[in-house]
Amino acid sequence: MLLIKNIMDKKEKTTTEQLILEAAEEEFLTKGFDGARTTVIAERAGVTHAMLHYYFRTKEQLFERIVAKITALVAQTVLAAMGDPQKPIVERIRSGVASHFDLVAAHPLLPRFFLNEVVLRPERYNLLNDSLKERISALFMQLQTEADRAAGAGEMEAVDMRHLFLSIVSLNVFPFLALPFAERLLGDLAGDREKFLAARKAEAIETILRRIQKQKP
Amino acid sequence: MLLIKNIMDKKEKTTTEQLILEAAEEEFLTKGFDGARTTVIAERAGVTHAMLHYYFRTKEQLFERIVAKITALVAQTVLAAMGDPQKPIVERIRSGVASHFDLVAAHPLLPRFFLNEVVLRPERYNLLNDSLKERISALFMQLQTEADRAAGAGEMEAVDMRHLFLSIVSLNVFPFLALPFAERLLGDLAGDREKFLAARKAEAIETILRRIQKQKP
DNA sequence: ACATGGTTTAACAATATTGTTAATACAAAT
DNA sequence: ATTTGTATTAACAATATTGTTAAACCATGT
Repeated sequence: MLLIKNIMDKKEKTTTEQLILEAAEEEFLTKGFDGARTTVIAERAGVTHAMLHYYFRTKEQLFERIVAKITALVAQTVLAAMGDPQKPIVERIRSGVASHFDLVAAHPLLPRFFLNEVVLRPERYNLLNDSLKERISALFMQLQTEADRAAGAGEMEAVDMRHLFLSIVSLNVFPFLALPFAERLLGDLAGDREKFLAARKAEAIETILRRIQKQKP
Repeated sequence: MLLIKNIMDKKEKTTTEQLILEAAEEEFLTKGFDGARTTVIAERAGVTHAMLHYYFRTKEQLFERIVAKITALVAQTVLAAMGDPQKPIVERIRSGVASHFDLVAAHPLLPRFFLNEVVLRPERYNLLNDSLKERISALFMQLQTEADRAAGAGEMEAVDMRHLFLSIVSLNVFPFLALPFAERLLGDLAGDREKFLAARKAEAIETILRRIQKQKP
């Protein structure tokens, strides 16, 4: 019976195919496409490297499976940076910075992978079709309108939301890219990882809030 | 006569060795160590790939020549971000942000290369010896003291200079990492590259200055 | 002219890396 | 029990990539 077989598959597949995918994610995430070796991935998965080709045919196809997963996660963090649409704009920005930071902190290897493997191969991974571009554009327009209204009402300073967005992502993402370096450069700063991350999060929030704060003069 | 020969060398060496170095810089900078191919480098330089090995023995040795150059440039931008020690602290920070941005803008490929090839290979490129670490630490301590004094005098808000420094670098560097992506995501924002860069520079300066601005209430 | 020494070439060697295939094991269905 | 199809293995193939070498080249100094 087919149903039974499928159920079996779903239970059993926790083995080879999954093992390869997990090993591949680890390897690709840390070493990139060029640096990763299919033989190493197979070793880490504890299977012969012929298995890898049996399940995924080529290195590229295996890689694309990983790219798809990572891309979905990145999209999540981007959306997070836009904040909760329910709240008023200033609070929306504050919550956006905070939750975006948390998401990046939960996946610190993502940024580098995404930058190297997706951003720099626009021809291969063109995940920005026109309809998506339009939706994003509309989203920014909506944000901008709301911000302009709030600025008119004296609730915040007038800002270009696209630049603000880029600043948020910069402040939240770059420290994770630089972390291995910063930890050696500023030993005590990063001495306690927990403390350092909490401080960075607070710093990003404070910096962005001050950026949109209405000037008193 | 040896002197004459050396002079000749310096004139002639604009050929093969230099050609290889230039091609290697281009390849390593855009593709990284793993992605670069010595054969391609040789082709680009217009020499046989045996020449590459003749002058640099191995791919690694050639690579290290490039790393040395890039590292020096990165050190420059880091120093630039510290601003002109002559000026008062607030102006020092403003000029630091500006000149750091300009340096990064002049070498937009550096950040990714440095992150991938140097930051992530601490064992191979340990360019942070203890004496350098101490000097940097002292530099930050000095900056902090000056900032604390200015804060006490009501000239600026009290801040952790190391965090401020990291924010400056984040705001200035990340946009260049994300540029290829941002250009497709926010077409009109990056429509005119010149305008976009000018706006980013102004945005970074404004953001940092507001961060250190004394609150009125 | 000749010797010297750095430069260049072309062909080769060695290895790494990806991908293929034929034979086999194994589990499920009929 | 036989068939069927997937999973697995081991050995091989093909190519890419780095690195080596012997011989030729060429400018310079003697």
